[in-house]
Amino acid sequence: MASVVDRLGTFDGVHRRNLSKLLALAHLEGPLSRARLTSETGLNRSTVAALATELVDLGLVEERAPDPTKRVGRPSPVVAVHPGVQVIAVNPEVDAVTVAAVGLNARIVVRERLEVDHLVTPDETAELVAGAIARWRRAELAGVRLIGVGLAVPGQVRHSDGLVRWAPHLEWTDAPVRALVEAATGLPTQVANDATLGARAEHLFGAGRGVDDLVYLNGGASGIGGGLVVEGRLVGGARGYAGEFGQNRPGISSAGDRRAPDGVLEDEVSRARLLEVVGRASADEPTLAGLLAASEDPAVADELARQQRILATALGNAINVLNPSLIVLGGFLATLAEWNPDALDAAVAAQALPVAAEGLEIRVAELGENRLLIGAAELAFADLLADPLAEQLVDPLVG
Amino acid sequence: MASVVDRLGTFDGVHRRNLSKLLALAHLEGPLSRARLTSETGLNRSTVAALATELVDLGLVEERAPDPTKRVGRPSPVVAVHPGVQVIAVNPEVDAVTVAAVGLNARIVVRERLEVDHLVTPDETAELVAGAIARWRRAELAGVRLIGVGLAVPGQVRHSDGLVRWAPHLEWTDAPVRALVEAATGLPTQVANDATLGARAEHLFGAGRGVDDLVYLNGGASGIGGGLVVEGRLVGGARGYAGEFGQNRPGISSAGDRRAPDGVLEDEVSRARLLEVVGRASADEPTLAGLLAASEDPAVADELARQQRILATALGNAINVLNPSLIVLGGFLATLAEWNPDALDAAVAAQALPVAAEGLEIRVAELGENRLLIGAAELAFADLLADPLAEQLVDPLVG
DNA sequence: GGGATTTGCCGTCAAGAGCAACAAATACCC
DNA sequence: GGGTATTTGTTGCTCTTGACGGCAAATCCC
Repeated sequence: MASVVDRLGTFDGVHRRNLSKLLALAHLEGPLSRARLTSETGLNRSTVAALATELVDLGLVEERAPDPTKRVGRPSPVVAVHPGVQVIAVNPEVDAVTVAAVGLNARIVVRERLEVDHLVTPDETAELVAGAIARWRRAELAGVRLIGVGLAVPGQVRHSDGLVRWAPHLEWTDAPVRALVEAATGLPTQVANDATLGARAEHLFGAGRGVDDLVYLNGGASGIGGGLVVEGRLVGGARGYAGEFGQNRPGISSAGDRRAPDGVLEDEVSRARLLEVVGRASADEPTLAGLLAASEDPAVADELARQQRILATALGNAINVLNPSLIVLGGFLATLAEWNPDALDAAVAAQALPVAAEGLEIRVAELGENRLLIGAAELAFADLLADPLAEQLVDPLVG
Repeated sequence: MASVVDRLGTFDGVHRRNLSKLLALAHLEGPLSRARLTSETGLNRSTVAALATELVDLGLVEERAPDPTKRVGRPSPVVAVHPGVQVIAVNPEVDAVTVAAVGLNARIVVRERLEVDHLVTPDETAELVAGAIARWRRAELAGVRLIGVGLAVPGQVRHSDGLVRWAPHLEWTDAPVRALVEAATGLPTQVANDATLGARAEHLFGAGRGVDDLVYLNGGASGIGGGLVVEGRLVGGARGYAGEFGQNRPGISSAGDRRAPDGVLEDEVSRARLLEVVGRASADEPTLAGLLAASEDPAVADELARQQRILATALGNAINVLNPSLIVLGGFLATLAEWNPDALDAAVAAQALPVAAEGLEIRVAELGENRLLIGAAELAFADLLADPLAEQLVDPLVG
């Protein structure tokens, strides 16, 4: 695969990079005028015009009549991504596989939650995805150009080949998910960890928009995962396993704060313990947040404060090492943070090196239940966005 | 011919990038043939020829007669960086300021340790540097082209303006070191944290050569600092404070392992505690290593094992989050690791997520006492290497 | 010494971004 | 409502600079 980077030295590489820049802008910022594209890219008017028409010819963007604006001067046509360019986003969970078609405009076109009454296997997942595509092809996706498939898997995924090394709750071990889905769908497929993709989504479209250095932590029923963005780039690490905050061991200064013998973050800061303290077997996130906020039981406040303290230490460690400008918390960690934001801020400030915490913001994730699908779609779009010309070689036709 | 094209094609700097690539190769790999440059860059023969002669004209590289090789075919001239292109590297410490001139070939040309009998101030540092340059100008540096100054400061340095926010041992607070040194020397100056620059040096020329994802930790007399390289790039974070591992709080599972009330890594894993356990007030690193290795006192082994355990947890946390392929340990952490590498490996493997630790290597830093100077020099060379043409606007005074 | 091989050198080509002049479309002022 | 200013698309041209190909040079091997 000839990546753009390989050819950066050539003019061809420049051209491709410019195409990529334009497409990415239209993708991330939504429809924008050609005039804004020129100022945003720093390229010449005529260059942008040529590039835009090239993208139109490639079927990747559309040019519309200018939006009515109140400004002087000739109105500039609006460039928007082509709505027919889409990917399939997949999120297998213990009780269901969610499949969606997502447009290049990051909008979800179709979304279906396919419930299963047993633990889904990798093969079943591939079949479910292929089945959904086949069904949608006859209606919602008629005439749509599918670029690829992206999967958000709750487990550790090897970046190089999309092998799911271990997904404890799905009970998948060394599952060749990428190959299976590619075989079943005929579409180029990418697989990654769900929390990492959540970080990607929040970075591009959520609470982390425009922030170049951030840490994202998500609290799920099964544990804590996350991702990091450094200099605007999502960090995968050597093999793609980066972001596993849940298995970290943060310092616990007071012995009374320790609950789990091993002191792993996700055993100490856990949704199950919150449910337990309010005496519920299960609850969705808003319900849990409501219960926690309404409770006057001191044990509830104690537990929340304890979890905040430990989370603060884990965050402090990350802040010292990465010096991010933003921390985004999702899932029950958002609930935990919002229960008493000031206390969390103070605890983090106390646990991190003062200069590293300067100007740091802690925010709650913005994207809702579609976060993982958006992230998975982004993964599937990545190649196209990086090099809009490369995709033309592949013929993405599926019955 | 081939005079510098001042009319910089407002083009996307393909040309500049290619010049940069060539110069960086010559800088990092040492002298290499033009033929190797072509294969390494993927550029055309004629293109490389043009670029190389341009770099020669810029006075940045030299072309020599071909090295005698035993291979068939016309021999290719050797391209080597110009020995007269140098920077000044500076490392202020509590009892001395080390100043050196470092060539673009990463060789140290002159090096002087300027002892001081009191805590050196930022102003004094600038004066000492300027004085050294003035002295050297008359001999070692006659005719040398100085590109800039790089400082490795043991403290937290704000990336944007080179302000030393806090250097506890030097007792500097908000010291405008960059401005002071620039004023005193007339040379463009860069400042960064010493451990971060150590990471840079080890990454480019030491134990981390060719590794794209690594974590570097250095144990000094005063604490533990470090740096991280992600996708081949040194991570600074939002403001440049990244890498402060020493202030992290790792989990300490056994209460008996805790020594410091606050549980900060550098209070638990500390050179002072090692010196104490062998009953010495001070010792240089080889001496300390010898004493530790020779001791049969069980208390020594206990302390070493304890520090290894805690270090392993801190490393495990970093591994889970960053999934590096290499960890480089310097200073007394190297001593600690080498005392029993297998035990450390095992402890790290036990503390990190198995997949994240797969294929992980733990190595000892390779560069010796010149590490910080090399790193500081690299910092000073960075702008030139990134864009060899930009530097031409500045006329660095000579003689 | 001849053939093979590799590489430098030079002239030519061409991709593609920049540029400038002109035209078009709007707002604003009178 | 018409003239002017302003912004931006369009078009044809220039120019930089990397690629290409033929030829010469320098080496090794037989």
